[in-house]
Amino acid sequence: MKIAALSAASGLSLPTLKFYLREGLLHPGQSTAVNQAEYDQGHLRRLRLIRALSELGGLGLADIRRVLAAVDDEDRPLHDTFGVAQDAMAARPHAPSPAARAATDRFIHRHGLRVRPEAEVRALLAESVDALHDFALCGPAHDHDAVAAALDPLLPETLAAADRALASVPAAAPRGEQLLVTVVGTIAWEAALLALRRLALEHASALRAAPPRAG
Amino acid sequence: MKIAALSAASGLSLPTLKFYLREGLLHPGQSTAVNQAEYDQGHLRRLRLIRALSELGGLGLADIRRVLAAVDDEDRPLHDTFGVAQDAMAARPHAPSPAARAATDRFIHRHGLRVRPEAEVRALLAESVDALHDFALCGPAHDHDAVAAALDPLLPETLAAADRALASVPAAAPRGEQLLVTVVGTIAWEAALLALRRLALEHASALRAAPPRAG
DNA sequence: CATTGTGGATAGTGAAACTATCCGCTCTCG
DNA sequence: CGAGAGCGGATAGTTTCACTATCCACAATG
Repeated sequence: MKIAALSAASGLSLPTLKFYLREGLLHPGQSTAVNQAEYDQGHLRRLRLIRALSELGGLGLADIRRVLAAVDDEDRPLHDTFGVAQDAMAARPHAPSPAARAATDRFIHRHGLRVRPEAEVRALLAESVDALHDFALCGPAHDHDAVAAALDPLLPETLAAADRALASVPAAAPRGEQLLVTVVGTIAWEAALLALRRLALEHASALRAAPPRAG
Repeated sequence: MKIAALSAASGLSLPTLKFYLREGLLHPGQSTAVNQAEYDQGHLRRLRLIRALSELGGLGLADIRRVLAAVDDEDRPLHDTFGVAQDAMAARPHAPSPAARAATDRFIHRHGLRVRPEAEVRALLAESVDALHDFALCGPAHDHDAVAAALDPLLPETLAAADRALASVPAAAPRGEQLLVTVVGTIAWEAALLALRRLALEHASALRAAPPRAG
């Protein structure tokens, strides 16, 4: 497969492919001459991964590069790599309030969750706790801990779902395959759950606005 | 409150406030002279809303403007406004495959969900169905409908949760308040649920990597 | 052997979200 | 009352991001 074929197969413009090659997001093809190279299914898979991270996950190219680097590092243990990928996926200019951050950390500790102290996801959760608190979305006159506590009833089912998700990854599959399933699975399922939730909200809102006539 | 005070209270730089005023995201203050104006708590609330939409929801200023316009249009029915806000929140360069789109539409019809035919959320869901399908994340050899069907068991609880969320909005509250709760609530809860899910994934991954010693 | 395609390099583009200056006026404080 | 800080309004500049366009010398192909 030459670059034009890769472009056609991936749906990405030829200049974009060259750009990704330059940036190191896509590894060079197998050289057949000084100015000719051959691309394969691996390149196509890589491109689908990049697009999924970009479009579905909303990641910038810099963060995508970090995810790819972690995925490519064969010596890295699986869990470790997943952590790096998670951090890259959460990378944003976070600025949760110290109070929200502390409440979040207490929430994690209280439930005995094994989450790295430096994991970005802590800031991610703290940010939303801040918003729920600031807009009094968990009822009025609550502190950050009370807001975090509102998440308590959701945790068991969320933990069970996460465990099921990881259990569905075939343990015998090669490392790259397992990572792809966990990393892309994370963002694809997230996107699906979000969309489902919004669907449900629109439906519920429609019902309230104009209830179906009984009978 | 003069603009410098508004800047201090909101944490946004003075040039940024001027920029928002220019862009019409923030309504002008009450003029007290040709070059003096007074700002109030309403401006502060508006700024918090803008920042929540931007940082938490990841919306661009153009989409934020659409949300604000819908919220500001007092004559618009509540459900209608929520639809506009939802569409703005989902606005991205979507390009789901026709197959995924069709499967999504069938999913919605099959469950009798009242979702506008033109609602952006359909494309949102279709996109994730595409990804789940492309990466065979619902098991191999399935078509788009089978992938969508994997969401079936999640729907009842999601619908119930959406109904609870809307039920928690005080019906007696003024329109602006109700909208704030639904719009900000939508994105803040989304962010919280996502973070919770990632927390659970990291925890589950850690358990698999190094199970706690029994005893 | 002419056309088309290719890898590699360099430079340019357009959108997005601010940021910096300037100006003439006004409020405030000594 | 007068100086200086602060203000609104306007114009222009900056940075980052993710591409996109050109150019080149050379290979592949009909």
